[in-house]
Amino acid sequence: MPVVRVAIPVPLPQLFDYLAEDATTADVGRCVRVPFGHGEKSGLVLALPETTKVDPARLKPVIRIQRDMPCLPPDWMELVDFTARYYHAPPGEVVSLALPPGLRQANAACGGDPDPPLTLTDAGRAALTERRRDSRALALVRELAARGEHMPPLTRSAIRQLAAGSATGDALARGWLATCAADTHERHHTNAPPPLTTGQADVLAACHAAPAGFVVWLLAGVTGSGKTEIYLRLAAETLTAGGQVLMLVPEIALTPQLEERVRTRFPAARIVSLHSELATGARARGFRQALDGQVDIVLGTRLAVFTPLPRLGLILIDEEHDASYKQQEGIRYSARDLAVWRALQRNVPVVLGSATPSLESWRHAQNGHYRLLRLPVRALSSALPTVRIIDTRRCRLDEGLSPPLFDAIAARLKRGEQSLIFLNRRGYAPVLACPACGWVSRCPHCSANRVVHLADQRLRCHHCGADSPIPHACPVCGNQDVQPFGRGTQRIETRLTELFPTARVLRIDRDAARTPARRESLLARIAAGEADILVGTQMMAKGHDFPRLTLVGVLGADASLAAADFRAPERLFQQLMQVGGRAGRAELPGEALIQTEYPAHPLYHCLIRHDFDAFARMELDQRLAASFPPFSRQAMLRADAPELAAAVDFLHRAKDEAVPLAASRIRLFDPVPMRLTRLARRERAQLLIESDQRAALQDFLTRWLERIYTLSAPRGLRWQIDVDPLEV
DNA sequence: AGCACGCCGACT
DNA sequence: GTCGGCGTGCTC
Repeated sequence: MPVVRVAIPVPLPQLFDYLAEDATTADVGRCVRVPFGHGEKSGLVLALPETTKVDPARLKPVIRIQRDMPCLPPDWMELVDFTARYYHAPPGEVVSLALPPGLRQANAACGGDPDPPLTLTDAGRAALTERRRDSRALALVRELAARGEHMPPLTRSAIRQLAAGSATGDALARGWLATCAADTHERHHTNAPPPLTTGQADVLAACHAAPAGFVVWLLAGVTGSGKTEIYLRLAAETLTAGGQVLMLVPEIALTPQLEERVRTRFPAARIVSLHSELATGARARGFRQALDGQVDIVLGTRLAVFTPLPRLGLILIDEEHDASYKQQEGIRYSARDLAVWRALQRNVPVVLGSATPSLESWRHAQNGHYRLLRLPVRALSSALPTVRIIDTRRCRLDEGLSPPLFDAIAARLKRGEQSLIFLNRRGYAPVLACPACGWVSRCPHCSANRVVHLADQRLRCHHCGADSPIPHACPVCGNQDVQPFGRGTQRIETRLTELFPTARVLRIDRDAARTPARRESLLARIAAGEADILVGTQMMAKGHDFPRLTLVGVLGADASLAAADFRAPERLFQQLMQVGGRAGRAELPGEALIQTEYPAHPLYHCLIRHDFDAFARMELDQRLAASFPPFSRQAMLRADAPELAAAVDFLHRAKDEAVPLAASRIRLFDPVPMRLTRLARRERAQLLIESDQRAALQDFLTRWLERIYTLSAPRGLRWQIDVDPLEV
């Protein structure tokens, strides 16, 4: 009887064989329901092996093979297999990561055109001439009729974006609109693109000059240089050739704007956006439609890298340096790196875009593995912002604000321009402390302080979320004079409203923009010019154009320089370039003021000159000297348990297993507690492994993990491996 | 991960 | 006497 080899979502490295009477090779890539342990589970058939090592008496029959769904294609299975091997993750867990939850349950999501083109029906046209009460639906029909008959039909999503678009469903229900068969060539209808700058034209010419097939382009373009236009032009060419485009963006919050821009350019293309905030139904539907080849463009966050795309022709990775491409829990994959692998596998080009490429990608471009494309000039003829460094040791600060920054804000107010004060610290103050006895607002569950949130009168841990009311007296000695120390965005916001009483101050951080709707309304208010001074964190740094914003002030930049992580300067440089890039994007020249206690730090010299190359050279020299990535490869074994000793002990035993396996190419470090040792009541420790050769490291990890699985772990201990860790 | 089996302490 | 603590082992 045939045997199927199944990946089951359990944290075990092996696959499981089952008997399946009627199984054929056509069932490879299908979901199955199988008995497992004492219950049942859903899995995926990975192969039909000729032989099995399992005692035939122990083989159980499958319960059901899900045949209503098309098979996952071989290239998708290879991607899953590669992910499992490269990240040393259990194959079943990779499947459950890559496959939307609904599909794994083996209840097939229906296919069908996700975004059909719609046209006016005769009934719709008749409704216009009939005497009837005006309605939203009728207004929509009028709007469509006004477009003229000879335009290509719009897709449902494009119609929804019209003024009366919300009545699309209504008009469909009344029979005024109906789906129509779209010609394939209409799918590629592209709205008139804006003219190219010479820089953009050069970049496109370079792309065209390259032979078809796999190539990694590293598109290094300063903020505002028009990288998105390059993406859209290349996408248009791929669509015309009948290919599918996979476009990855770092954050969910950035997808709606980009999605709108893509839809406007390609009104007839079938676009699916995939991210983790999507309801499971919508995610499964998008996945299924992509699998059926009914999608032209997939736009999404890192998990979208697992979308099956039978006609894949181009992969675009925006802001390739962004840390959110690396999953930071569970299977710690890098969507950017998997995307490059996928491009190689499918022999298609991939574009990695960034103003500040990761040093890994930059190094690849330097040694010719990637091809460098540059957009050195801003598209809208505006110059890059002037960067000034303010030495905070030499001036008196008012709640963290230096006199030059104060003057600069005042000048913007006078001119009716906007300022942004950037501070990567939410809340009012990072800690509440008692000067009398030294009590500080520690989090009971983490090795961190709880942050003072004055607005809602709470002390809150930003790591685990634990919160309590702000005490009015010291809980230890009863001293009435407990004080907030340090500054967060709320405190800066408060001080700015005092210093500039006529200014409209708006704070944008995760607290102020908790829901997408609130976030959108804040952004709309800024765009409408309803704010003079913005106070914001990280989330302000990305992707928004505010034409009247001409000043960016950065507070507390040094905090990240003090961090021990060798990537800290890289992250700081990227962040400062990005936030500085917010200033002066239209006709108004921009200025960035950076307050620091280390004005002589070479990082700032590079920043003043917008000299990424010099910064990268300097950083890479240091990495080479210390043989850090990209000059070496790393992996991290992490363990967490209720007791630190248990985690450290496990890592010591793991290291003991490693020593006889480690060749001279492998460097094993000692287990150490993690920087944030205690997190949400769990104590964490880690063990770093390094090698100059990727293959040697991979080989070592394979043999080592085999032995780690045999190690007995005490109850409550969890461990995981992180290949190419971002934080060490 | 789940889940059962199994062997020792304080309770109706 | 047993309910339940979690150590250990297994899942085709």
